[in-house]
Amino acid sequence: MVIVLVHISDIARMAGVSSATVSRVINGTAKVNGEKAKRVEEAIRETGFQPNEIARSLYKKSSRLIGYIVPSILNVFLNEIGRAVEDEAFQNGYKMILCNSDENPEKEAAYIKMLTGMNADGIIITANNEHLDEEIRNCPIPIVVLDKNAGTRYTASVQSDNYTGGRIATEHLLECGCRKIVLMRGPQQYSSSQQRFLGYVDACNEHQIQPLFVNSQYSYDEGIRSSREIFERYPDVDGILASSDMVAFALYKVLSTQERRIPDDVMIVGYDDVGLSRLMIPALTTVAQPIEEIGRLCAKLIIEQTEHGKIEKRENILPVSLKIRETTKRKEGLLP
Amino acid sequence: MVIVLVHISDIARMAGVSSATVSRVINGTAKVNGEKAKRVEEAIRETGFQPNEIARSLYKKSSRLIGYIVPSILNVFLNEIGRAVEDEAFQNGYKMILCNSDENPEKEAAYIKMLTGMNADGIIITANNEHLDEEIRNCPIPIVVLDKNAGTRYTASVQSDNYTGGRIATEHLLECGCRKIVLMRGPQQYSSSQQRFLGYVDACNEHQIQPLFVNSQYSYDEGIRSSREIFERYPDVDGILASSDMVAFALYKVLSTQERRIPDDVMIVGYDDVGLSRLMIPALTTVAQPIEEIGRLCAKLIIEQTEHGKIEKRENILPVSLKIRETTKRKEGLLP
DNA sequence: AATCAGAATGAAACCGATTTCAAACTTGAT
DNA sequence: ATCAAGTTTGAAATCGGTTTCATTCTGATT
Repeated sequence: MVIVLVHISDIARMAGVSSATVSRVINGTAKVNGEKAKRVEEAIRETGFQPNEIARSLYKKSSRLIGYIVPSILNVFLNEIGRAVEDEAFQNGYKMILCNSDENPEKEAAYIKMLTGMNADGIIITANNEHLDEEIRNCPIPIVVLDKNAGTRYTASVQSDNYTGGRIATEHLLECGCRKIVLMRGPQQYSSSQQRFLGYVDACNEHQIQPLFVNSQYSYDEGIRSSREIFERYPDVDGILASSDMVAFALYKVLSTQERRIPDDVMIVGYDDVGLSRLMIPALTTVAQPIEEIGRLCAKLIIEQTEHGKIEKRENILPVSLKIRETTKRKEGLLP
Repeated sequence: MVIVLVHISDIARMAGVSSATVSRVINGTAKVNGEKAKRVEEAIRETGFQPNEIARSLYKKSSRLIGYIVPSILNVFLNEIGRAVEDEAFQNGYKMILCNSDENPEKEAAYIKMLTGMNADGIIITANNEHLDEEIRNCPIPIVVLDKNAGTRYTASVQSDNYTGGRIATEHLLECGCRKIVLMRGPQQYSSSQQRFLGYVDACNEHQIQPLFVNSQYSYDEGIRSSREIFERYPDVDGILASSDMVAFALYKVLSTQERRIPDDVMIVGYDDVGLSRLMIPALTTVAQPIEEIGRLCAKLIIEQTEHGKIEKRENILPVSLKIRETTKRKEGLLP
C-alpha cells in the first residue's frame, strides 16, 4: 500500500538526461531529441510519475485555480452558479475549488488566506459580511463578488438586474388581478434585496396600491417564519413575492396546513429559478436569474484578468426574466 | 489596485532579523527574544504579510487539505455529507476543498491529479466509474471511498447498512398493509443499490410476496422516467420504495397528474433523508442514512491516517434508521 | 577542411517558505 | 574571572519543479 514518490530527477536518471530535459518533454516548452523524448515518456509511463503541482506553481506563481467561496454548500442557487463556474473554468484549463464557509467569518477568512497562499488565480465570493475587509484589502489576487457592487474593493462584480426583477414580478401579480401584494423582503444588508424592494415599491406606486412587506432572508427556515407572519398580519393577502425560491417552498409548506389554495386564493412568485422550482407542485412562477451566464461570466472575468491583466467591464448586471408557471394565473372576470 | 507581495525576507529585513527567526515567530517552533518577536509581529501587522502556502507545503509535504470529489455539486445528499466533512476537517485544522467532477471521468482524473500534486492529505470520493483505476492505483495519498467496499484499492470505505435499509423499508410497507410493493432499483454498478435490492428481496420472500422492481438511478430525471414505468407495468401497485429521496420527489410529481393519493392509494418510502424530505408535502417517510456521521467519519479516517500513519477500521458500515412521516400509514381494518 | 549559425542540452539559479547545524551569546557555578 | 551548559540566532540546505544561460553538438556553407 506504500507508494514510493517519483520525482523528476528519478525520471531524468532513468532516461539518462537532465531534469531540465524532462521538464521540457512534459511541458513541450522546447524541442528535445526524439530518441531522448521517447525514453523520458517511457519512464514516466512506467513509474506513473506526476509532477508536483506545488513545486510547479511555486515557481510559476499561478496554479490555474479559481476559488469559489459560498456561505453554504447547501444553497442550491449558489451551487447551480458553481456548476457553471466550474464548467467555464475547466474549458479554459482552470480548475475550480469550492469552499464552504458555513456563514462563519473565521472560515471565510481562512479560505481566502488559503487561496491566496496557494497562488489561486482568483476568488469568486458572495460577500455577505463586512468582517472580511482586511482580508480582501490585503488580497493580492482578483476577487469577483456576486450580488454586490464592486466599489473600490473588488476586481469586478456580477449581479442580475434586481430592480427589474422586483418590478416585473410585481407587475405580473398586478396583471393577474392581485390587489393585496406582500413582499418578503430579503436580507437588508444585501443590495440585491434592496433593489428588488425598490422595484416592488415603484410598481406598487405606479398602480396606486399600498406596498406591504415582511422582513425575511433567503433561507427555508426563515421562509417558514416569515410566511406565518404574512398570514397573521395580512390575512386577506392575495399575492406574495418570495425573496427566493427556497422561501417560496416554505410558503407551500405553511399553506399546506391552511385552507387557501395556490393560485386561486394566493398567488406566489419566487426568485432565482432554481432547478427545483420547475419540479415543485404546483410548479413555481419565478423571476429567473441567468444562472448559467452569471457563473460563466464570473469565471471569465478572472481568467481575463489573469491572462490580460485587465478586465473589460467591472460592474456587470445581467438581465432577468419571468417564468410563468402554475402558482400564478389571471383571475377570471378581469377586464383585458 | 496593485498590491505588492510581501515575503518573509521583507519582514526579516524590516525587523532586523533573519527569515529563520521570522518563521519561528510565525509558527512558534522555537523561542525568540521578546523584543525581536515584537518587532516581527509589528512588521507583519503593518504589511499584512501572509506566508505563501505553496512554499510552506512544498517543504512540509502536507497542506492540511482534504479533497472531496463529487460527481455533481447539485447532489443534495452528497453536499450534506460534504458539510459534515468540512466541519470535522476545520475543527482539526484541516480545510476541505470540494471538486465537482460533473460525472466526467476526465475531470475526475484531473482533480485527483491536482489534489495529489498539491500535497492534499487525502481524498474522499464517490467512485462511480472504473476509468479511474490507474489514477487511484498511482495515488500516493489516502483515498476514502463512499458507498463502496474498500477492497485493496482504497485506504478505507464508509457506507451505511444498505441491506438493512432495503429490508426495514420493505417491512414497514408490509406492516402498513401494502401487498404489491415495487422497488425502484438504483444504479446496478453500485453495491449500495445492490445491497438494498437484496434486503428488499429477502423481506419479500419471508412474507411470501412477489418482489417487483424497475430499474432506475438516483437522479430526479431518471425518477420521472421510472415512475411512469411503474404505473404502466404495475397499475395496481400500493407501495413504492424509491431509490433516493430525489427519486421520491419525482414520484410526487408524476402522481400529481394522476388520481392516486399519497398515502391512501400508494405509499412511498424514500432513501437518504435529505433535509428536503421533511419539508416536502406530504413529508416523506424515508430510510435515514446517518449523514452527519458519515461525513465526519470520512474526514476522521483521513486525519487519522495522516497523523498516525494507520487507520483503525478500513471497512465502515454505519447503521440506518427509518423516519416515518406522512407518505406511509397503517391501512385501516388491519389485524394487529 | 574550416567556419559559423542555430539547435539541443545540462548546471545552476530561482520560487518562498521551513529546518538543520554550527556559531555566538547567555547564564550560572566555581 | 573562567568555564561548562544551555539558548538564540542566522547562513545554508531543503522541498521539487521551471527557466536561464552558457556550452556542446549539428549540419550547412564556403
